[in-house]
Amino acid sequence: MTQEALREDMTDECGHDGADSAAPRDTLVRIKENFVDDSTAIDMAELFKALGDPTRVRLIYALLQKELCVHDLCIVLDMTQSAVSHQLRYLRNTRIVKRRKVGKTVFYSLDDRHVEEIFSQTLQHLKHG
Amino acid sequence: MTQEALREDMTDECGHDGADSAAPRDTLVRIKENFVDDSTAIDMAELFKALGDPTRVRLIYALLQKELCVHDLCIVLDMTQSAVSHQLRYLRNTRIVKRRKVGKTVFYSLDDRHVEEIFSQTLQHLKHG
DNA sequence: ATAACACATGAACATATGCTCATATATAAT
DNA sequence: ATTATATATGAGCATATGTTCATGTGTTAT
Repeated sequence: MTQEALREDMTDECGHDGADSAAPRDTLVRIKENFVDDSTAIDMAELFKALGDPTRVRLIYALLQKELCVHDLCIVLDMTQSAVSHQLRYLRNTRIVKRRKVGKTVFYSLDDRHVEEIFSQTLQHLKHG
Repeated sequence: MTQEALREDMTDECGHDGADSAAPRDTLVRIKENFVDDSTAIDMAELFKALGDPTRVRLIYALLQKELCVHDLCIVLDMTQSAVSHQLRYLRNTRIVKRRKVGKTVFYSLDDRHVEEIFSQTLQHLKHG
C-alpha cells in the first residue's frame, strides 16, 4: 500500500466515542482484533530486555566467539565474579545461554541459534552504517 | 571449529595471575583484543532496551501494520494518552519511529527498516517455534 | 476571543534493575 | 579433615524505568 493510499484511507471517516480518530473505525477494529496477544508482547519484550544491557551484550559477544568459563568471562569483561555470575543467571533463565560443568569449573555457551542470529545481525548493522 | 577441538583448545594451558583459567592465556588475550568497543556494546544494548518493554512492543506492532496518530494508538493499546506519548517519545529518541504532523494530529510510523526486520523476525520466531 | 481538541511534558511515585558485599555450595588438592 | 578454588546467591543500595496526574503548547472551530 502506497503512502498516498494510506493517507487517503485515514481521512475518509472518523469516530471513536465522538472524539476524532484519524483512521476509520473498522480499520482500528481490524487492527485491534489482529493484535499481538499480551503474552506474546511480553515474551518479546523479555527477550529483548535480556539483550538490553551492556554487560549482557558483552557476555554474549564473548560467548559468540568461544565457550568460556565464568572465571575467563570475568577476565575478558574485567568485572567481578559476582556481577558476571548474576548476569549469567539472567541469561540462563531466558534460555540464551546454557552451562556445562566440568569438575569445579562451569562453561557457558550460547543456547539459542535465533538469538545468536539477531545479535550478530544487529551487531553488523551497528558496526557499519 | 568443532566442539571437540574447542574443548581441546581450552584444557592445554592455564594461567592468569596464578589463578586457574580454562582457556589458554593467548586465547583470552585475543578475545580481549578483538572485543566489542564499549560504545558499540552500549549502542546495541540501548537499541534492544528500546524494544524491551511490552508497551513499546505493542506500539511497534501496531505501527508495523499502519501509520497511526497518537489518539488511535491509545485506542488500539487501550492506554492513556500520556503513557502512550511518553513511550512514543522514547521510540522517537532512539530513531525507531518518526512523526508527521497534519493539523493538530501527529502521525507516527516506523523509521528504521533494520529494527523493523529484527522485530518482525523475532515475532515470527516466537509465534511459531 | 474563547472553547475544544490533540499532543507533549515535568513531577511524583512505585517498582525494577545492576552492582557490591558477604556468604553458601561444590569440587579438588594437601 | 582442612584448605583452596570455582561458582552461585541473598541482602542491601543507588539508579533507572513506566505509569499517573497535572499542566503546557499548538491548532481548529465557534
